[in-house]
Amino acid sequence: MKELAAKYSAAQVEDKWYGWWLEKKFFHSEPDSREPYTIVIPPPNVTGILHMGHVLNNTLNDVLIRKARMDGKNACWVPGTDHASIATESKVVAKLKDMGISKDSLTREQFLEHAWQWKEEHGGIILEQLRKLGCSCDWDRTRFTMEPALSEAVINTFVYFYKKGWIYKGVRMVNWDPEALTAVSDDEVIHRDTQSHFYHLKYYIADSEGRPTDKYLVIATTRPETIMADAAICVNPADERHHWLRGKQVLIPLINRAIPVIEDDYVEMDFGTGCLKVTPAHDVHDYEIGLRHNLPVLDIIDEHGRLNEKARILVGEDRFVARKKIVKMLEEAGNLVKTEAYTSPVGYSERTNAVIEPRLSAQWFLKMESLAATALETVESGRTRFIPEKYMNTYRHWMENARDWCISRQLWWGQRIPAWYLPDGSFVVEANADAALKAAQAINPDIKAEDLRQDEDVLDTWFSSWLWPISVFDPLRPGHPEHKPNADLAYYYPTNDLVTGPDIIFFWVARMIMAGEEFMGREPFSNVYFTGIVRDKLGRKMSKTLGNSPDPLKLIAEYGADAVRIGMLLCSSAGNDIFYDEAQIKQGAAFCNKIWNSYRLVKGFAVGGSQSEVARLAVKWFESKLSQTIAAVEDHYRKFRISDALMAIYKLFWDDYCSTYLEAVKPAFGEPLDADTHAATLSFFDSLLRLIHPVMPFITEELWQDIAERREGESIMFAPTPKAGEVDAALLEDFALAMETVNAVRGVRNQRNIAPKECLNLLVKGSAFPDATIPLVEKMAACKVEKTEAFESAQGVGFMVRTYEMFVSLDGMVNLEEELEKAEKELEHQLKFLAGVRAKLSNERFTAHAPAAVVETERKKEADSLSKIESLQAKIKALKNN
RNA sequence: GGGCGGUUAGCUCAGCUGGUUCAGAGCACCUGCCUUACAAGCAGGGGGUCACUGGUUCGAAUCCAGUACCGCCCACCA
Repeated sequence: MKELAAKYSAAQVEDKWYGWWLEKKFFHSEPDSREPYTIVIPPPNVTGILHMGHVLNNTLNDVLIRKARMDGKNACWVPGTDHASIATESKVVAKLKDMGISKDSLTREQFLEHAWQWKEEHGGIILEQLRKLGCSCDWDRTRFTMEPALSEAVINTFVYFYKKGWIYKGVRMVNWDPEALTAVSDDEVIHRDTQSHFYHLKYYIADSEGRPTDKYLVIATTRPETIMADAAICVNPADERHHWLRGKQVLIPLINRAIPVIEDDYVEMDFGTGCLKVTPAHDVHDYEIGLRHNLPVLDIIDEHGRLNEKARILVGEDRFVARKKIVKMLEEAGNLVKTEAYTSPVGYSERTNAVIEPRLSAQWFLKMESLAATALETVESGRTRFIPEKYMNTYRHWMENARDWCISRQLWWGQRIPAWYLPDGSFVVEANADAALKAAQAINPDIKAEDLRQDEDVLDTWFSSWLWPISVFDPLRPGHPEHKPNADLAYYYPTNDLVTGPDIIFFWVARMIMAGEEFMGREPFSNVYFTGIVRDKLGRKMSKTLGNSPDPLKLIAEYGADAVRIGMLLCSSAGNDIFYDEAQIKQGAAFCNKIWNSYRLVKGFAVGGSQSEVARLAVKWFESKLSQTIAAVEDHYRKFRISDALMAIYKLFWDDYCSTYLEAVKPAFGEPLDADTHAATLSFFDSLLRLIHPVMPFITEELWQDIAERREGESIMFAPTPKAGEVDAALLEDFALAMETVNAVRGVRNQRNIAPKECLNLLVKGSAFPDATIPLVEKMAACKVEKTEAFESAQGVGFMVRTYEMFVSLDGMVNLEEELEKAEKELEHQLKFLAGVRAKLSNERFTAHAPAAVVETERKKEADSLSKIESLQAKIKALKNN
């Protein structure tokens, strides 16, 4: 780099270095004697594209991994993608639909061919995008949850749990998504309060022949379209209002099917009419009542959410259309007593937003009780730590109430359930068809391969991603506890940190802990850092429909990846939602430019001459300041306060290094800088670059390569994190006092519009003012300092810096009236302050109870205040005499 | 309905086990500067009854209780 441009342009720099890092395989990790530091990426959906949430998450991951690498650890960040069963399948279905092909018309094999093709075309785009962001993933280790080895791991796991007796198949009421045509787990259902209606319907009592009488009862329902599936009317046995109904049969309106009146505690007497229609096929609670009372189950809604022929009326109508129509029919038939507006929680599918239909079907479940108990202990014992800690409560609550996990999905894209059915309907569970055949033949020797039929369902995506921290290293291990972990797994597991959103704490985090404990006997990661959700600056969630989600790649193209990374981190204090504002990224870009330009200055220094006192002081001061900040930054990192770490570095660079240090050592125009200071200045710059590198990898590599001769293949990526040295607290104190003085003088200058070049005379009263800092004050404030015991003339501006009275002489430029007024105001304030302190000190209970140190500071306050008052009074007197 | 968390400057947030002259930071804002690294900059400045009400204490932004509002999680009274 010969000439440095006045402005930093990120685009070329970033591509250049990323390409070089890749070429040198700097991101690749193999087990060795160093301490490992491991992160597995939260695998994005294979067909996903980068959004701001990914940017935040992966920036944090990259900061952690780069930091660890510079700390001398063997850093390994395993990237990869998730096959995302429902999401991907629905995308493929949509694409086929565009092509005029319906999924129904395809065989499973044909469909999967399309799906794989789609995956080949669109898969992994997001991984390419992560490179633009600067992520230092070990790309050679890229994994996909549905690649053969990982799929095998999933199947083995299923077989393992089945043989352990923890996986069972059962007919249960599940959450059915009529759009995706699959069951979804409880966690994939979002309940939202929804406006609907409460329909009060008359059910006439039947006589002994089953004919309607003129007596009736009234039930209240939100789902009148399901009345044809009613199996009973239920009342609370304690409800005397309904005792007359005991033993009676009532007739379902419109179809006049007779059903019994039963009694069950479940019914709330004071809700609705106290009469509940029981529809076992279409409501979870009703199903349970049905089981208790042995009621028949009549399923009148098909997989698409339409009424089937068992409904007898409105056959083929969608459930919501049917609802409208049947209300009208009921009204006409005189069964509708009244309609009330009613708001109740309704379950929606997280994926398709379709209203979930409780549906009875055969599904596979994994028992959660033992797994959840173990996983709870992992976190409670602190072996896995949650940051922020508040998520422990949520976690505990869920773990203590975990219900069995519905792991089957009625989809094709995913790992197919390894259960094979015999012609008699029984089944065997084995890892593959051959083993299944053997197992089947053990039951019935006549069975041939073609007699076996594999289960049509696939497994929930999370049933594969919960193995991720294990399977990315050694896919053989899950399901085979006897398999000795391979070298990678033994070395990299458990991983160190996991960065993810709190929205998948149950889906993924909890289950990884379960799998980790089950298959490895220990936690999969030490820390889980939960980020917030990225929102726009109005606080709205980013979404496609709102169009408030910027394209990260455009931002990177415009501002540079470093700027985007900084921008995201600046607004992301741990555990809070992130309010994204492009202004933050602009701030990041400004910071890049600041670094760039400071380097132009540093690089441009000519070397020569001897070290000035100011320079010597500044060098010593910055050494301490740097050490102090490094210690603070390390502490922030330990606590995962990444934005605080960044801010500390930001201020160190901008305020301390640029505004203070460089201004202090900067020689007069045309003069050289002495060799010692020059060396120190470069060395500081080098330390600063290393400190910032994890956050801003590109610009730091660019400048680090230029600041000194580097060996072939040497990168800042492996340069050690600067270590904190000694901190000279007294020096920092003195320097701070000096800079406050400078600040005050500059203030005087500013107020009176005195040119920066014009040298002022500064009188400082008090011999204790540190002499060593005087040259600094003189240079930085462009003044001549004189220590004195008393001020003779009042021609100028007086002020206090801490306990020092100071005075800038300004002949003829001062309004004495104003000065007097100011001094009197200050005196008044000081007197009040003193009174407060004295009130405290004269309070015996205070002096008796408060620790000595606290009392001591109060005494100091009193003394300081007294001396200030004395000075002020003298000043006022002088002003008045003038 | 149950649980958890929050309320500090215009905005986003720090403020650890009560006590350094404690009310802070960044951004935004105001004033003055094209000063020979940087106007994506430099120098300076204003701004808050720490949600409200009580309590504990010599002393409360900090601890306790209640109130109001906000957010999140869990939960299908049909």
